Amino acid sequence: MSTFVCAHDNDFSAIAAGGIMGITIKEIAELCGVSQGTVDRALNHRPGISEKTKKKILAVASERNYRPDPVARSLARGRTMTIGVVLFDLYNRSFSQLMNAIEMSSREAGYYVHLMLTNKDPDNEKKCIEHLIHRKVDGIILFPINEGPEFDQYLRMLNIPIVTICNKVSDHWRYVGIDDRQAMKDAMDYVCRKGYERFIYVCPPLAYKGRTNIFTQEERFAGCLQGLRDNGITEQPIVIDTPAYVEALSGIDFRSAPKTAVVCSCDIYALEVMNHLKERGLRIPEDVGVIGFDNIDVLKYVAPRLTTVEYAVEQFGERAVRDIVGQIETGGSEHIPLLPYRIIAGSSI
Amino acid sequence: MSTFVCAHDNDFSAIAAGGIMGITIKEIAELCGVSQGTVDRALNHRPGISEKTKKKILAVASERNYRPDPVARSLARGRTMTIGVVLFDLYNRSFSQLMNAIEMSSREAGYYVHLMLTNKDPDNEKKCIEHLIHRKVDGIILFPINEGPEFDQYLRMLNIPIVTICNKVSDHWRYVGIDDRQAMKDAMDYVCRKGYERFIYVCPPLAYKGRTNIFTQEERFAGCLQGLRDNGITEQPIVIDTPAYVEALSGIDFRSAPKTAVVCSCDIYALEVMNHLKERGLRIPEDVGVIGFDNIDVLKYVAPRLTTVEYAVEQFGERAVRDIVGQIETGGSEHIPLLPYRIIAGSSI
DNA sequence: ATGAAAGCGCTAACAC
DNA sequence: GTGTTAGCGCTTTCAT
Repeated sequence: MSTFVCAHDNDFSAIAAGGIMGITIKEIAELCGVSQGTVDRALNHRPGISEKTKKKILAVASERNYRPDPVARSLARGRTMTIGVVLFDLYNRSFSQLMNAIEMSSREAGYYVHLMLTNKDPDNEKKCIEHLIHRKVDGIILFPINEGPEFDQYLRMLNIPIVTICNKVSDHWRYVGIDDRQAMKDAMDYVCRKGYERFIYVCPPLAYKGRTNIFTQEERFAGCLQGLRDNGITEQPIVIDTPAYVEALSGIDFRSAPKTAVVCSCDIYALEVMNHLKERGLRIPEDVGVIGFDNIDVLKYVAPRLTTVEYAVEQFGERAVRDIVGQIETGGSEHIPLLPYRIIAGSSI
Repeated sequence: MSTFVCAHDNDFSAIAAGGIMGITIKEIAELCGVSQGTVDRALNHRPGISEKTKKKILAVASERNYRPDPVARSLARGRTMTIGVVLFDLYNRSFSQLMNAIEMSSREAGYYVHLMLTNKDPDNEKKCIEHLIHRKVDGIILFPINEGPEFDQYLRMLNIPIVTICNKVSDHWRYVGIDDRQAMKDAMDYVCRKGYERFIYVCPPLAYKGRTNIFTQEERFAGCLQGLRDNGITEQPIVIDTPAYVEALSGIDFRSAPKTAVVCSCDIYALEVMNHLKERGLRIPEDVGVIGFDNIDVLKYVAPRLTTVEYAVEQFGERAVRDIVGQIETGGSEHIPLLPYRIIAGSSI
């Protein structure tokens, strides 16, 4: 896998110098009076060639700015030096940062990135994956929205390196993420120390389970329940998991009720919730507390500062790329530890 | 360009049905007892084939779920059905939406997307472009950060369809965007109607001109000046175009000064400015007005509601894709009208 | 150590 | 109409 002009190579003067079309192996062979095979041996540092001819070939190649044709190489090798990335969209603030990190890390590793968006459609996710495989990407970084043993089986059948990110399919696949359950539990510990008595949990529809992969959401929810239990709260939280969560919230009284904490499974929800509460003239955190999750970067412009859980989503991208490249190149894959997180104490709860 | 199983085709049951490796033209030829050439004629609806054999071949192909190998096809055709996208990063809120739209539109048009991020490094931009060309993308959607006749010449030399977006290189290239100058002028008209007397303009370093493409920023600035002139303001605005604009702003007095409007060339700046002003205990808009540009989606969580200029960045993506596909497939390219925008009246000014 | 040749899967020019 | 053949540019096997 080492070419004299390898994919990591950053010399692109080829175009500036000799026009767009580069020189081919065949031409080098002619120039050097050797066969294509020999040129290949030199270029790819394969054994069975004398130092002398190798040097000569390398010199000519370098001088004429030879760069292997990726398409031809892909056809011959059956590999493309590309990584497929399947996300559901780029709207979520974290995803764009994630994608940014993936692109950067991939390029550093000599890979290109094919991005495909599923739009949260489970069938579309499969199509995207198959598209990528058909295009012969060498590996796939997948934020799965399908779930279950059936999907797990489906992925195995594909027989291609995969790393899952932000959502787990099964332990069979490497997973990049944080310990969402523990993180949410820690967050609840934090909230409970503040003396809240009533809890509302806002999250995406948990009933999607079975149809859509909501692993991370389940983990967070479980962490919430666990946290409450650990803190001696016996009453179950009010769970609002409808897309119309704002409307649902509007039916709830906060003034003449026990001090309430609205626990949101992600910051976007928390922001919407805060907007709603503010509209109602409720003071945060005096009348009602709010906590989010993700620490998206726009929080710094919002008052009051939202208390939330932070983790480095860029690291997700880096780890995912590192792992997928490992799988591709060495066939192996080390266990990926769950990444760190921490509570960001704002003033919203 | 029309294959019986074309790129627009959404049937991917190939994998589910017959395993990952599909059937090849050669195999179809054998199955049908014809030559590869004939199969090709059938598959690609080329003339010179009888209806009967064509039907038969198509039947077999469909039955065996034939799908042309993109890599092989790319090598033979010299085209890849991919579009390269060069942006500087995905951090700016608008860019991720832009990228989202580009991905969606491309797929609809049967193209894949290769994303490359330049990180605002002009040299890197060239490398990215050359990388993409070397990978034989069929066209490039470019948010240029280089500028000037030299770069223009460079792009011409590449001899590949290009559409510029958000930043203009020269009239030689199709450009997708709004009339930033007029938009900012309109915004100034709006501001001036509110009776402001002193103006501060906050934007990225205008001195980058010459090194970096700041076309859009220049347009906005020009629009600002024009707007002030048109409204009878003779005094020049205070221009703050240092990356340390917040610090620069901190040295300016607002209470005992004529009523001031801080005009920001983009929303992110405006948000930072508002944060700063709030920290100083200044009331917006009573003590000082602020206006932004872009209408990024997070504004709705920020109080007071920022007055800004809105445009549909998704449309940018769609238009860019439509144009680049046009250039690729028909060689032609229609003039792209500047896209619409409008002032969003918030309560920050 | 080097060359020759086949092959990756599809396309396209030319012959019958 | 259909078959044949020669690529596209690189890799790889098998002789020499």
